[in-house]
Amino acid sequence: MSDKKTTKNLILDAAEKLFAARGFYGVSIRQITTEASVDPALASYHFGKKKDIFDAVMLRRAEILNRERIQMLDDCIRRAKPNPAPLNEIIDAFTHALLNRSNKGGAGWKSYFAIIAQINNHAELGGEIMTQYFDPLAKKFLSAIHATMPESNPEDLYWCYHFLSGALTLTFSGTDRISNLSNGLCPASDLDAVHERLVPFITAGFEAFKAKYSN
Amino acid sequence: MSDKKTTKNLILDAAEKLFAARGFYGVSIRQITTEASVDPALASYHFGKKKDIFDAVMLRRAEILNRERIQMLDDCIRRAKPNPAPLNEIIDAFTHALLNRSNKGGAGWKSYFAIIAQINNHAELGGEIMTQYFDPLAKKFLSAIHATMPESNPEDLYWCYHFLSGALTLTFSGTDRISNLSNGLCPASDLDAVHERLVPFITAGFEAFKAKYSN
DNA sequence: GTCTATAGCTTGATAGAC
DNA sequence: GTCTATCAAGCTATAGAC
Repeated sequence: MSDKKTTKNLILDAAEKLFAARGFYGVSIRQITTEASVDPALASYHFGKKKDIFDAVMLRRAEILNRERIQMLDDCIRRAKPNPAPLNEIIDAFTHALLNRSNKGGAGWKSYFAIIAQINNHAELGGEIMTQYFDPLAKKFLSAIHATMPESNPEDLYWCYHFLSGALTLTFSGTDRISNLSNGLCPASDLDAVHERLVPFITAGFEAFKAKYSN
Repeated sequence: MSDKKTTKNLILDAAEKLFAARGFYGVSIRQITTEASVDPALASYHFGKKKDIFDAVMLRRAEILNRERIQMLDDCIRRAKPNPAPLNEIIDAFTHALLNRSNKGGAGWKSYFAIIAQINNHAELGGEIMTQYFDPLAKKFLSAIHATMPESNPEDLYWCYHFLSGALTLTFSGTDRISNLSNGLCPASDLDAVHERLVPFITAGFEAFKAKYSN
């Protein structure tokens, strides 16, 4: 995202980094502008309120991601025609762009996903922002999943999606808990290891509900 | 936790409620003492720094929970002897006390779990606090899981545990995203619905790695 | 677009009377 | 244990010169 080092981008980059580390309320405008080596007044000039900086940080990468993810979903649906897309490919389309960017996209992307992880689990900020940016996409994926598991209870599928969302976002959080817990065997930063395991884990979880409520 | 309405407890109850809603940095000491209808100076007198209030909030329920969860784990291990405990019972022992308290324990417990969800996904607070309070227990559960899936790759099991942790804590977060997404079909507050589905979902996820790396 | 200066407020924390 | 009073520091946000 370091396209051009305009003042706006310098502020957004600094804000992204600091919000990721300490959360929305843990960062002041002055810390952001200091980190960006920019005058404090410029934050208000370019963005307005602090919340507007936060929204701008969220927005600039959301569009890129959503485009990639919808593309992957459409591709796997097209490949499978006239059958429904296989479940594991749908899950992969949902997660691939995220894990890949977090892994190889550079520090800015890593910070971005750490913020996503925080707000997804935050009572106040979570509902509003995630709904705004990611719900349309979530609905597309859920309808693809329903198409490939038509006999399943929709309620089950929503909850499974919820578990997927939680497992995925914790992976982005940037906490080293899994590293400590495994005595270094599983570094939290090893997103290739996650990628390899998340898709089969989640796919198997969904499949446990293939026809559970037919009895 | 409203054992006795001492000043200390009033402060802890208020802090718990506010931290759950807005996070550690989103709440001031004065907001806490106002909510508690108590003089601002008493927070310092009883606890010291703001972080000490937070630690006290975390600590008072952690012990109760961990005792219950270890008890359930030991019970299901004993019942299964001389065989290893079944996987689904281990997962249930891990999650039951949490979901049950969150569901039926009252507003204080609900707030407590919302805080857990936040810090579990928070880069700065997450590693330290979760490690401190919950890692010994996590290790006990992982070793029980390993005993029932001895042929599995330990790395796989750690990552599966990580996915479990994410799915579980998002459930506690108190965001209404799943309610909105499902047009009210799945209220986020319906923890019975979660309980029913989380255990089979996670169990199936783990079982996908029963012998994956034998090929 | 950028900077200085500042208004007006809230913060965490404490000293000292009761 | 509780309260009043207060400090120094930091905060958001803006007005106005350049």
